[in-house]
Amino acid sequence: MSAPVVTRFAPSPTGFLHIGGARTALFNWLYAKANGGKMLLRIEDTDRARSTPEAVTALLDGLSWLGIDWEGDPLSQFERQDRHAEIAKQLVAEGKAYYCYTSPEELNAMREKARAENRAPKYDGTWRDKDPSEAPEGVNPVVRIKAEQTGDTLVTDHVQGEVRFPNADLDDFILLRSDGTPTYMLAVVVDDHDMGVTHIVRGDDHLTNAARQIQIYKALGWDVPDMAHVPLIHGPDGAKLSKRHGALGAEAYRAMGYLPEALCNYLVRLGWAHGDEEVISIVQMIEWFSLDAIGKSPSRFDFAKLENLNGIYMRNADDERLVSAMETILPELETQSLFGTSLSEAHKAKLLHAMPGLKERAKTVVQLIESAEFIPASVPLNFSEKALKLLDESGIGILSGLLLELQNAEWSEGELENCVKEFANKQELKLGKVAQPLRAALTGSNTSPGIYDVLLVLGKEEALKRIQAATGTV
RNA sequence: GCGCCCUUCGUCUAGCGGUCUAGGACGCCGCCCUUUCACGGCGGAAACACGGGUUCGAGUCCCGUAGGGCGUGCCA
Repeated sequence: MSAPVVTRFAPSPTGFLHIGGARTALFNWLYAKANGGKMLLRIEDTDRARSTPEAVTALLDGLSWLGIDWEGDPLSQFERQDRHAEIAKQLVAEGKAYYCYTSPEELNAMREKARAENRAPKYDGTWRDKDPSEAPEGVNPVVRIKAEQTGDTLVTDHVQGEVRFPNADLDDFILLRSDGTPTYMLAVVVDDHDMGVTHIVRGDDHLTNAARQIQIYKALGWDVPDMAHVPLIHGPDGAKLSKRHGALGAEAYRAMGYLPEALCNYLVRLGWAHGDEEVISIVQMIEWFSLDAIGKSPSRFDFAKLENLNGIYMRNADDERLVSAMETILPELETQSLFGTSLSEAHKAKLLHAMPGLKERAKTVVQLIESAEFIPASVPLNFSEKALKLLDESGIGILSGLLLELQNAEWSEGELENCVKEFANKQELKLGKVAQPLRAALTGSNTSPGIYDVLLVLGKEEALKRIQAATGTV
């Protein structure tokens, strides 16, 4: 029996939950779930200048929206700095770390010189063996680890395999800054250990750090957790993820009309696959997910595929849920919807009625809103170009005739359909010839649910009013 | 510069030495269904980066080359 799995997601609160972070969180969460373990949340806020409480809120909201939960309260790394300092001092006392009085200026000079000579820019170890009595007056030292100088450090990773780093390239990095605060390198190791983390799943931009951190683990005599460094997500052009490509917060995806489960499904398939499976439910993901199946190559973010997947989830989504999804993003829309910023009870009822037809043809919640806008629209309608074409002379002629029939028709589900079809028959017209201008007159566009649904949703009075307006004004 | 990683259709990927004349999905094109738009169905174009090995046999293993990414902070 191995120890229960503990994973953690450890973002730094310097922005929103971007897409790469979301996937990392998802992988951590899935792995924990798959193994009956738990995922912890740690906020890496040791950089006081760049951390903000707003970012913490955004991070938490993003995770919650995606359906990713964590155990207990999020841990603030900043609040544990006493513990970090204590460990650093312990290491110094044990001779595994030392005080270094080299100034940042000297360090810079050192780096520049090394670069100029084509050597790895690293600290030269001046204070490694110097006696503390030689310390200059009035200078606060940093604490550096006494790292291995020969041999290799082996990182054993579930994704990357066994990766060897020559120790000669890893210098005596800083553990504690001159102001007594811990660096990321120290804080991560101490926190992961204290939190009982068994598996570290993070971006592969941390792979080199893993080698350094292993040095700390060794110095402390602690067990190194299992690691999985997952490849990064790139933009569609293969370069870094840019703002317009997906380096956006989770809430931006919500505002773009994506469903969280669709986004999760899309993200999990970036770098990971289970045979040919494409549409994978959360339950299925948990069952199938494994770290060893994650690929090593970076992947590109593709909105087209996300949108397709989202369409699939939309079609299968519950009608009421979609109505509330519409309502939550109404205030976040780039251009104000005709619905306003919230839905009236009357609109909700009509939406619900039209939803089965509506959701069939929308790929995002935003498209859903757009195609449903015929409901709050009022006469005179704003006709799209395509709609205007349908409302040409013959279109209007047809509508005028149809208007009479509809006035006398019984406004119920089957009857409306019969009425339109009979009219088309009598006029010896193809159904489409009648339905298209009708749709244009009622919705102002050429996209919406079935035409009979539109008639019913609008109701007799409103529908007739719109047809009259169209025949009169165009 | 140095270190590490990556490289199958445009994109996400399957492939764990022979079953690969390389499979699926998105996107694209065509046809069908259809009242529009979608959905759905059918079909099509489209890839093993390059060069050497190893092997009876390589997309699959090894080495180089090229291209890309990450790291190289008293940031995380």
